[in-house]
Amino acid sequence: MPDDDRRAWETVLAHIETDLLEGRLRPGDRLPGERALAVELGVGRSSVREAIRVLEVLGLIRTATGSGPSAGAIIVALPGGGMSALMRLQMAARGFPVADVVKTRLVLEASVVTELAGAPNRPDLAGSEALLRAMESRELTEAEFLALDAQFHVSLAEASGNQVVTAMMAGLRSAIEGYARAGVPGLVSWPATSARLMLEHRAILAAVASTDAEAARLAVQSHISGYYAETHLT
Amino acid sequence: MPDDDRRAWETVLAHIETDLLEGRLRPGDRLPGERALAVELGVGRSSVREAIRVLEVLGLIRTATGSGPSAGAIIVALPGGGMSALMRLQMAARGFPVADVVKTRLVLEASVVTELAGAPNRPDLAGSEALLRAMESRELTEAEFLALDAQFHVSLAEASGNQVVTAMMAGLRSAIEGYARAGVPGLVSWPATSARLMLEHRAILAAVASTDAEAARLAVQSHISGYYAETHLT
DNA sequence: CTCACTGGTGTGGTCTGACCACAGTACATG
DNA sequence: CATGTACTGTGGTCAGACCACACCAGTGAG
Repeated sequence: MPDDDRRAWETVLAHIETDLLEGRLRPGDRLPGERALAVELGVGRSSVREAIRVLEVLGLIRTATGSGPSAGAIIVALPGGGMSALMRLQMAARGFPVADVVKTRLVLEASVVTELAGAPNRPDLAGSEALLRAMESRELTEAEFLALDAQFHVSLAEASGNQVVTAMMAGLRSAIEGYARAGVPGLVSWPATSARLMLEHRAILAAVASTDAEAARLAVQSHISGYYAETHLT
Repeated sequence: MPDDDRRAWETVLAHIETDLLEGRLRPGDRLPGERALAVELGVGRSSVREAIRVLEVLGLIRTATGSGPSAGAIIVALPGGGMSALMRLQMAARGFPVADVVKTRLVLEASVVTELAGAPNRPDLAGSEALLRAMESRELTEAEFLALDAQFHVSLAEASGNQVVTAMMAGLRSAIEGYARAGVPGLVSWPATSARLMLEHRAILAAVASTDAEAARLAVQSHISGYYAETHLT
């Protein structure tokens, strides 16, 4: 076996990936128990656990204790799961400059709203609507407001149906929240800014609803870069 | 301590993330040893190892055995590291449809070449050039050719300087290679297709070099969607 | 007969202790 | 002064032991 040149947990990961690729494991299935997997692959249980942990953080599986059909490690493959942790930690380690995050948002979100506006079937924007109402109806702290704001942008990506873009936006979300919150002290007036943000959100939705792709694109781009410019973040 | 409601490895991860955010840890630094970290946080060494493993797969650290300054867990924060593993496994678990990957490529790469063409300083495309030469100079298998092809597209993102987009493209790379290779049997003629692909690559670079952003955008989009259409992949 | 309880069983979660291979370093030795 | 060897500390791995948990089957009382 060529397993000896890899680290033990890598052989476990590779084995599971192979099972996934060849259809022996599909979403909804349960992984063998940690002890069984360890015996099967000839490694220690701790090595199996390290691989399991990686899969869990990457959003591929969900683990639960106890017994019965819902216990154990279940393949879920939820798209945004791992991307979120990844972006969050990369930002923490200064791997990703804020300016690049903003630029990437501009590109991704412009494409999202363009597609939404041009969609043949009216996309379901109920989730996005609900978030806007939540932002408008209550007195929120800045952090709460910005959290909903970021979630609104992710919800647009979800509505577009593109799972890759959705995962990327979900990953970007915490990074977005982070810089948005860091920029609040640089604002002239938070009440004024938040009021403007809410109007801009409405404008974006309205443009999408009226299938005006170009207006939607411009609205979302000025929304994003406007706030970024206003916060004077480096 | 509120650590008790989380799993032990999560407290380790959170602790390291906090140190990262507050500047106590920066790229290039070494993490405390696994044993020391375990004692400090009041958890077992195996829990520390699970957190370390996650950080390693996410591309945040690099581990090495032995002793001396280069041993241990060192913070590297290499951008594309984790994204690659993430996309690869998500694709394996059928979390990401091929069509969505293609659409995302269209968006990201169009933005990349547009920015390259419009850059004030002539971007450094030597790496991309070298890849093209490698593709043209030798007799390559289909898999080798497509691997270089995918790498070429990543190199364009690198040249653009946007680290977030670069990481995303690096993550998409293996997914791209995968569907590109899977589509080869559906082609009418591989020699004809590969010849066309090489011409299109040259056209993209030429458009960028002549700072014709619109031409570059169209060239890259037709390049990507053309091949995808030709392979008849679902 | 029905229902509550209670043990059994198998799951992930964690800790401990032990050993290995490795690489740098300090020290003894020529 | 040069060389080599033992030491030390690192990650990598394994084995075994517990725990908490959740389901499930039996068993008891009503």
